[in-house]
Amino acid sequence: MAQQPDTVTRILDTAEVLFAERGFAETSLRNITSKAKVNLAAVNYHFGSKKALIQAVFARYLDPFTVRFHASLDELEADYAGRVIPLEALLETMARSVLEVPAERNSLKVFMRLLGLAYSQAQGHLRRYIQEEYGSVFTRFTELVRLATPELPDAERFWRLHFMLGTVIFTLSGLDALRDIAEKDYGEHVSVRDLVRRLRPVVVAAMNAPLPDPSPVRREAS
Amino acid sequence: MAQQPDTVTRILDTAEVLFAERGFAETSLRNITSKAKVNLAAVNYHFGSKKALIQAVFARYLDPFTVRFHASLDELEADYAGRVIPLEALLETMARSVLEVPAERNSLKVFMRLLGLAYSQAQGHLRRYIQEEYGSVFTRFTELVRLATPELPDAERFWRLHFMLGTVIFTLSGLDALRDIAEKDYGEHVSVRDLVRRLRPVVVAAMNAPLPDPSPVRREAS
DNA sequence: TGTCATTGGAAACAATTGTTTGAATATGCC
DNA sequence: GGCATATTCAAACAATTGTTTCCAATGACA
Repeated sequence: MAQQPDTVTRILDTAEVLFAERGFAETSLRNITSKAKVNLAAVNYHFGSKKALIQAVFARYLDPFTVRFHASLDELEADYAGRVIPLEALLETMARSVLEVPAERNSLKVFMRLLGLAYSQAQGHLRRYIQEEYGSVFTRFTELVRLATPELPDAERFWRLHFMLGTVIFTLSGLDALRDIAEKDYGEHVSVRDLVRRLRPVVVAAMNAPLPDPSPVRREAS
Repeated sequence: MAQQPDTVTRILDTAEVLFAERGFAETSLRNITSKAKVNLAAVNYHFGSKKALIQAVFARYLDPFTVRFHASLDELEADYAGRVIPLEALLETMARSVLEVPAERNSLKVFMRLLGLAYSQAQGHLRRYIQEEYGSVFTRFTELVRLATPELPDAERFWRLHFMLGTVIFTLSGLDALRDIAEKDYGEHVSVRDLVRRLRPVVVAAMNAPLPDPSPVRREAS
């Protein structure tokens, strides 16, 4: 019989699933500890508080992600040896990095749900934590995107990147619900890789869309 | 001195703001009633339960929205008199309907935040309620989109519509945070209308993106 | 004016929350 | 073995939650 993982791991494994399913506020420590078969006090003993547990759940995904993503960007920059990295390659690399990390634990869905929650749930401490802890890798990425899309005004690129962030997080974090509808309506089962395949041309087209009409000039300015 | 709106209205006005700011579970009835200056029991008296209050908050936005959106689609169909309505016109109409409704209460932000929460928060009852109560108008809209984009496979259109739903909800519901960043980085203040202007070409380009590569064939199928 | 249904309000309810305590147990090290 | 440290455990804690109860105030209608 396989040995049970230690208490800390059991808590994290259970917590991430419950958090992803129902959100942070809706998941009680008793929920977690009873399902993980550990004592209630174990959470506060090992993590200190519920907040700290939430951050630890994120760290277990984001730490390996940032390491890999940085490494992949290093490779990419080496490959292109100073030349501009095309947008498609950047997006491809990001997608690969996102897909790789949770593959070890077979829980991309959880990963994406957590990202979605980090944005939508109140939990101000979480956004701050993520920004401070993992902001640098995103800064690096957006700078590379800037070089790849020199014709885009800075503000326009900023917004389009966030548009696409919304697309991806929204879709993948609500995947279960959407998959149910899609399966009912079109019969076909949709895998995550399938979805990423469908996302690629959409994201590229969105980033390369023509510029919007200039904002209308105020009346008083003639 | 202007007469205070009645209890029911005060509760709804306060609840929608607090819900939008912090989510449903994180907003207690005491939070709402104290800020609205009504008695705690008033919520259960007038609405029956917290769940019912949440649904009532949504109904106050979605009821007028569906009415207007149906009406706008009626006009549009009349204008085109049986001919196919182009995608741009459909998107334009939808955007206009969304913008019109909360303009009365000057709270598009709240409307969008609520929509975002409806998707991301657990609250299974909410999704079910919205689907049952307001599903028909979306069915009508997607059917018109189908006619406007005959070259798209059904599944592909389904997914792209949800991609764009994600873009819009994610962007507009996280608007405050994003606006802060954008203003800090680019100095310019961004209005909602500005954002809609920027969204238009992106959404159109995304819907018209080339089809993805066909999904790779499984090994055993030669 | 008196009656009755509606609304407002203070208090209490039972349940659940995150956290802490202090003793019991296990573990590692000399 | 024996000590010290680390972990587990049951119990209790104080705070907060949604909901209910019971009574007072209100206002419409006869």
